Amino acid sequence: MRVISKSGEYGLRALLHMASNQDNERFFNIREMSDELDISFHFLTKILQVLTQKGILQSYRGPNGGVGFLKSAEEITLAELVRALEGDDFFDKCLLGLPGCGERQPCPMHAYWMGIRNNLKDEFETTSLADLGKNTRLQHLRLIA
Amino acid sequence: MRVISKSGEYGLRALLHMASNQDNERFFNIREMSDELDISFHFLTKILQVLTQKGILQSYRGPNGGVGFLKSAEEITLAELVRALEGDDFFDKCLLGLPGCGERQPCPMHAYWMGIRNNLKDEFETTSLADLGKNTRLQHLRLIA
DNA sequence: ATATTTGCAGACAAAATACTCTTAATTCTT
DNA sequence: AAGAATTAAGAGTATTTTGTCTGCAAATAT
Ligand code: SF4
Ligand code: SF4
Repeated sequence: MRVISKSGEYGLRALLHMASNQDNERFFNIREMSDELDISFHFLTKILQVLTQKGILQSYRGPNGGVGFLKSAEEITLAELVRALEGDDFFDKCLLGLPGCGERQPCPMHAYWMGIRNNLKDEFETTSLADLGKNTRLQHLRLIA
Repeated sequence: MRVISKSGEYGLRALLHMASNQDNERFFNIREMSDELDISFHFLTKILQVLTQKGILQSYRGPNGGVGFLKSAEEITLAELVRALEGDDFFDKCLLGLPGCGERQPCPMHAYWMGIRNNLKDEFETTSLADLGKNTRLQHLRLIA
């Protein structure tokens, strides 16, 4: 079950790492994060670039540069992150993956899927990045072999 | 959002089609289904082969051959179909896609994901193929351009 | 028996996704 | 001003998923 693509996963892990280690205003060095989280540096860089372009992060080049939040983790919803990482239509697409259909001519699964989808959407909309971090004391975002 | 892979989607659409058109014991011709549902014949064939191998369908070769159910649509759960189509570990994997972690060293999202996952699993376990068909009168499994 | 219809199996091709590398632009340090 | 550190951008490669093709095996019909 790949609700979230690999790159989306990496993005979320990085953001969660940042939210968990937020010792004030500092920028997070991407190289350090990629080492820490065992993600390819260049790949992570590209993913975070997108988040910067979408206005979720800000970036700074040069020595001690890095990426940082623009809003506080409390103000960032999981839904907006997922939309940024996976595409704006994330919650609009059929969960089955079928394009272009809806209420007008629903397939036998439609009512069923809509229920599941709306639940998921509601949960994502009402969950902040900060909320996610509260669920555990461990900041275990690395892979566990 | 690709909860279910393309091939899984094709498999489900075919099964739903079969469940909806079950005029007694007959076998469904794969070519007819692939035409009807706009799925590549060979690809669909391969997907249904797997379902046959996993004991969800039975097949018959030769003239008027095809594939058919072994159990009634009421007895087939969505969960077992998804497990057959997407892999037995479908409900065990991290929704995020991370391998090999669990309660022992949960990441900040763990509790959150487990809740969503268990809900989904429960729904899938208690929903039969027949239930899915009941959700609408239209048997609209084709793409809607 | 032989030919026809069907599913089975595996090799092959194309497309999407994931990952790597090289170069440029920006900021800091001295 | 020069050089080092760091992200940005985009080309290039690898892997996975999706889809196609070709021939074989089983069942039927004549
Ligand atoms: S009608 Fe069926 S295929 Fe279309 S959006 Fe609804 S669930 Fe998806
Ligand atoms: S700890 Fe995090 S990464 Fe691991 S299974 Fe739970 S949610 Fe997934």
